[in-house]
This record gives sequence, structure tokens and C-alpha cells, in this order.
Amino acid sequence: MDDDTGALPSRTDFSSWYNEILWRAEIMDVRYPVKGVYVWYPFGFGIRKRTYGLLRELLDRDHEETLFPLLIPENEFMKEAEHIKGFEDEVYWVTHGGLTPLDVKLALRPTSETAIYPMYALWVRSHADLPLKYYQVVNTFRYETKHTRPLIRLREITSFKEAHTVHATWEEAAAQVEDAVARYCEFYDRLGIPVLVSKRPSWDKFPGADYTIAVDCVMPDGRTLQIGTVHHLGDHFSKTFSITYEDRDGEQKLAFQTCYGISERSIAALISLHGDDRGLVLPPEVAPTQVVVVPIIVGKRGEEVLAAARHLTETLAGAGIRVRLDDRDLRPGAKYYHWEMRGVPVRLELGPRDLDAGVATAVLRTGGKSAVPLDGVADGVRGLLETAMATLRETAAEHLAGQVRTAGSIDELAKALEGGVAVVNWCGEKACADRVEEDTGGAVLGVEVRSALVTTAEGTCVACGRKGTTALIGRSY
RNA sequence: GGGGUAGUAGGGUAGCCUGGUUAUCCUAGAGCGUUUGGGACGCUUUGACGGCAGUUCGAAUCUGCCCUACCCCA
Repeated sequence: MDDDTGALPSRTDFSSWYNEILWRAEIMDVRYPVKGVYVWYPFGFGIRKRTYGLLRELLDRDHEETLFPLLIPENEFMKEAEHIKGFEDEVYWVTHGGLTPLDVKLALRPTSETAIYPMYALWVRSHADLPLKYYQVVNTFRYETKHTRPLIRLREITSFKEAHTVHATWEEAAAQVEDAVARYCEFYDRLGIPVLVSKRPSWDKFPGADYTIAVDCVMPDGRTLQIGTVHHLGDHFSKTFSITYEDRDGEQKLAFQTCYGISERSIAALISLHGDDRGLVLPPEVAPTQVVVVPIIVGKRGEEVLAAARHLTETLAGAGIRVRLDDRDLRPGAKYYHWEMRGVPVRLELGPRDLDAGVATAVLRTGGKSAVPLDGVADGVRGLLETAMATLRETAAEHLAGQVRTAGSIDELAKALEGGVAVVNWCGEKACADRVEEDTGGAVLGVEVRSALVTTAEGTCVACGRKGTTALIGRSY
């Protein structure tokens, strides 16, 4: 499990790089003997724990966390026609209890609308109960038939954060959609992940939604990854599940709903956008270890160095920094490679020369070496962590800027899609989207693109030449 | 849905065509010692032929079925 020697495949071969870093950096073990389900290593789980801690922190401002059952009875699941149609091919069914066939089959949730909304119908009584904003972090199951990929296309999604809100009016629900989009942007900004937000075309919206706003990132190979969605559900589900409230005038009215989700694809993005040929590069906020102390033990001064390294480690830990002393019997270089693979933001080397100078040698995972005075070392290290985060955010933003290209024709579009996404004008017709997909392999991600890199304007459709507006095209995972 | 290729230690591999006794090499792991400012070295050592049948004196090797993975086509 701990194979620290040899280089990673270059990140230019993204697929190989991705597969290898998952186990080399101890994020996921893909050897579990069921297709499409994988095991979190403790280190990977530590990243997940802190990333979802951040997500919870953002939601807890005005949401409450709940937990609904994994099993959904067939009759509830089958209530919303459009919703079923969207998921019927991918649902796992529990059909037996022991050897006894069940009277009512039970679905393993592919998403939890039909588990939650029958309860919401009971919980929502009056306008005073609204708005209602709950979320949960759960596993969900989908019988994927295409190529499964760890963290990206899974049969068991282990880390689905789904929020479900209820509102008195359509407009209030629409405002909640905006709020959720802003919250997700904040989340990804805290992780240094630059995103493209857009409104999905009608055929690509969530089954049973009025509209869907999606958050995408662009992977190193130029393909996009959907890492968050926000849905305005209108009153489709409240009709189906009878979620009504009594308004001020004593009338029963249908509620309006939204739901929005983020999965462990956020971790895939985190790994992929920041990582390099040496391994992971982690934002300090989610790094299980923020600082590693490597004692340089030479000859007679070994004990002295080790004692100083222990003291340094304790000082930093006392200041609330996640620090770890690596006193293993290995060459320093081997330790450097080890912790670089795992993305530790700051390495502090402490040897006889440093001790004599009263400093530790600090090396940032994002690049750069400096001497940090041991006197007031915690403040110095905090500054370095901030520098690391700023560098990481900038590097990722610059990279995305290079991947977003404008295209005025099908030929230009095809070229733009090699290693990136394209900004075009599109008339909004499915036929033109289909033509684009056939000719270039790229799909319409969405319109009303929200990004500093994209300005929406009128223009002629890249496929048919009629009037159109700005749309984002990409090849997606 | 159709076709192809492949499964050998924790990871990566050689051997298979042409059956032969102790299954190759690299890496990782364990123990001991010497080491430690960018992947140390020496000695010792653990560990594998996807599963089930069959052919045979003898199967990693040949045959059949099953399972799994990957690739190509719809």
C-alpha cells in the first residue's frame, strides 16, 4: 500500500495519473471486489472529512442536518413520473428479506426526494414552518453501466450532500436557488477550485425540475466534471407528495421546492486540479497534515536535532496547526517524496545548520524555500500556509483561463475542445446541440454562464447561423 | 447488445505457442546491522499461477464452463 518509489505517470496522461495517484497518495483502494464501489483509505477519508466539514460549516449557517433512510418503498418511489423515468434503469432493488420475497420492493436511494418528501408532507403544516431547509450527507446507489471511475462515476456514491428546501412561493424558491449557487461558489473558492456555473439545457435538467443550475470544473485533459447541481423543483413534487401549507388567510396552498447536491466528485476535482507530477497539492484547510517536520539527523548531533524537532512539533500543535513529526529511520529525501505525494502544504526541515541559525528550513508544496525563525514559528508557519493557499488558487485560476476558448464556427469549436471548453453562440434548439455533439463530440453544458472568463452576448448560432446567445460547450465526464 | 484480449505475491512482470520435478525479475513488506541536508547499503526472510471441471504418469502451460477486468464496434 505504501509504494513510495518511482515517479507518477505525467499529468499529461491524465487518466493514468489519476488512477495511480489514488492509491499512491492513499486516497482510495480500488481493489474491492465489486465493480464501481471503492474503499476510502484513512488518509483520503481525512481529506473528505475536512472538505465536508467545510461544506457543513457553510450550510449550517441556515440549514439543519438530518438523516433519512436508505430504503425507499416502491410505491413512493414510483409516484413522480418524470423522476422515475430519469432513474428507472439505475435503481438497485431489495426484493427479499432473507428468503422471503417482499410484498413491497425497496429501492436503494439513487437520490432522496422520494424518501424525504412524504415526510415533508407531514412536517409542513403552515406558512410559519417555511422556509424549511434541511440537508443530509449519505451514500446513494446507481447501477451505472458505463465505465465506472473512482470518485467520478460510482455505483455507490458514498458522500452525497443533498439539501432539500421548501418555500411558500416560486420566487422564494428561485431566490433559494441563487443562494445555493452562491454557497457552492464559496465552497469551491475555499478549495481554490475555479468553476463555471451555467443553466443546463432543458433536456439535461434534473428529472422533475423546472430548471437546473450546474457547477462544472475543467479537468487537466480539458474534459468537464459536473461538481454541483442546484434544482428548482417548482411544485412538481409538492403536487405529487401533497406538500401543502396553510397561508395567512387560512387557505391550503402548494409549496415550492428546491434541492441541490454535491458529491465526492468535489474530491476528484480537488485532487485533479491542484495535483502535479509529484503528487497531491492540498489546500491547507483540508489537508490532514498541514506541516510535516523532518529532522535531519547527522552524526553526533542526532539526539539534539531530534529533541528540537519534537519541541518544534509540540509548539506548532499547541498553536492549533495540524503537524506531524516524521522521525522514521529513512533518508530525508525519501521523506520529502513521501509527503509531497500526499500534498502536505509545508515541510519544515530541521538540522544542525538550522539549529545553529535558530531557524527551520521551510519548503512549500506549491514551490519556494525559506528560513523560518524558531522564535514565533507558529505565526511564520501560518503565513506560509496562507501563501500556499493563495498560490494554489491563482495557479488553478490561470490554468482554467487557458482552457476556456471562444469559437465562431464548428471547425473552431472542434479545435477549442481539444484540451478545453468552448464559448459559442447557440440558438437554443436541440437539433443544433445534436449537430454540435455529432460533429465535435462536445455537448451544450449550459447558457447564462457565470464566470469572469465568459461574457454573455447575442450572436449567430454556431450550427445554424440564426440568432443565438452565449453558451458553454464541453466534453464531460 | 456484438466482438476481441487478458487474469501469475501488496503493486508491476517473465514463463504459456512447444506440458516435466525448487515458477523469473523489479518493487513493496518483515528482521538485524551500518547509515541519514533530495528516493541509502549489506545480510537474512515472508508472500502468487482468478474459480470449477476435464485430458495426462505429470497442468501456470492443453480443452470446456464460470467469474472478473480492459479494449473495439453498435
